[in-house]
Amino acid sequence: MASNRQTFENLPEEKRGRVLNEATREFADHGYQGASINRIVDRLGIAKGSLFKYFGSKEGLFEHVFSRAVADFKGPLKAIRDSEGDFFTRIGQSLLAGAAFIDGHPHIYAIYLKMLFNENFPLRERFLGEIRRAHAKYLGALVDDGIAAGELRPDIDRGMTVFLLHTTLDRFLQHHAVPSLDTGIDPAPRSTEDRVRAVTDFLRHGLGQR
Amino acid sequence: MASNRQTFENLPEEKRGRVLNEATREFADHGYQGASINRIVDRLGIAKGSLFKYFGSKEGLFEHVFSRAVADFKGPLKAIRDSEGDFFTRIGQSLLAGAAFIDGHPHIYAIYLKMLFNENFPLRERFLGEIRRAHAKYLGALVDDGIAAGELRPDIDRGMTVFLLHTTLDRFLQHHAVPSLDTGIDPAPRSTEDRVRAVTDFLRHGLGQR
DNA sequence: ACACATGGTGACCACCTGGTCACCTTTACC
DNA sequence: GGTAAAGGTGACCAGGTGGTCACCATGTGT
Repeated sequence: MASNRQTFENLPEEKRGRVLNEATREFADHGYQGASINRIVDRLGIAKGSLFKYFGSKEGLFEHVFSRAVADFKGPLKAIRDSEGDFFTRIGQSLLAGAAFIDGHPHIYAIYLKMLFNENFPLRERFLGEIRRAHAKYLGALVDDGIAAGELRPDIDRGMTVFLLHTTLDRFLQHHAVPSLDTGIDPAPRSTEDRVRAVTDFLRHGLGQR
Repeated sequence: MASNRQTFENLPEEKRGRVLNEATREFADHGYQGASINRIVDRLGIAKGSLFKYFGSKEGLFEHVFSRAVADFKGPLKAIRDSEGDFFTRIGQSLLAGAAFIDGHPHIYAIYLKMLFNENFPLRERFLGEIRRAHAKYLGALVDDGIAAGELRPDIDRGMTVFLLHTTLDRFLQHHAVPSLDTGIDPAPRSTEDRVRAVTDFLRHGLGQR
């Protein structure tokens, strides 16, 4: 059946939201393959035919859910890029903004992580490429500003610095979202703010002027 | 049906190896839910009943495959811990050993990454906990040696340092295994050795004595 | 020659999957 | 009231799933 997405757009906003939330949760909990259309419609209390009228297929549903999520991803970054503060302050703000996004959209971030390491998600390349480019552009701009302002060592390699920053921020967020990544050694679990401070201090030693 | 794992152990080694390889590949390619017993036995050219005689269930098969893999994980680490060289040299060796392990066992590492971010793998807590503890113990010992030898700043926090090291090494290996984590900016892709050098230099600035 | 154990087989089962579509209900307009 | 369009429905489908089990093949000991 051809999808008729207009039908979905015509729905009352409350119902649209419920449908998307329930679908997002299902994909987050079970991945793409494991997600069950039957469970979604059961929880929603609507007929299966309706979902297929809206989105045409399972893949169409996923595409709708995740492309909305990608748009949400990009929002908070822009605000920080335009904000004041030195390089390391803005990195700290980025960490906090990322953590806040995860806390506010845990299901979406869970889907993102599953997609990162699962080759058989549909549209994987398109979505990951989009996110990756946005992230790299964002960090590259921060690094350029930091160098221009003399806050970073002048001898650092821009590409490698972006890679290391990306590494550190991404893993910080993975840790925030999936605590089982804990080392299991640290006896005093820290607050998010404490961890942000430790990470930025570490980067300051590694990258900053002295 | 009760599993009869002895039957599997009695098999000629060549057949045992083929079965485990094919099963590992299937789990790596499709995750736990997506893996298909039918595909495995088709590729092996054996009857489905045989597999169930060996392992009793899909979960039993997975348990056998991955517990063998966990044992392999731990091997290379021990060799480095007992090796000579200063702290940062040993960290560099760890990175290379990890990269070599991934190159030699790409399917196993793929399963590990999927399990990290997928809650509905069976036995997830048990396996991840085991790996995590081994890793933390290993890094903790390296840090202790580094402090004792005066190679690390004396004011660093052991727990946080282990976390940061774990962060950096783990992400380095994720990048090695899944190149789509690339920032997409760096125009000159580096060799593994070059990246190891860049990472250890970075850590030296952040953690080392000056 | 017979018995017994061991490994191997594949048709079969109940269940679930994504997807279809002929039909019903509701709303809106004349 | 009549009509047409849009939204909503759920029994049904073909195909795949993990799992079962009665039966077969082979070898070994007596």
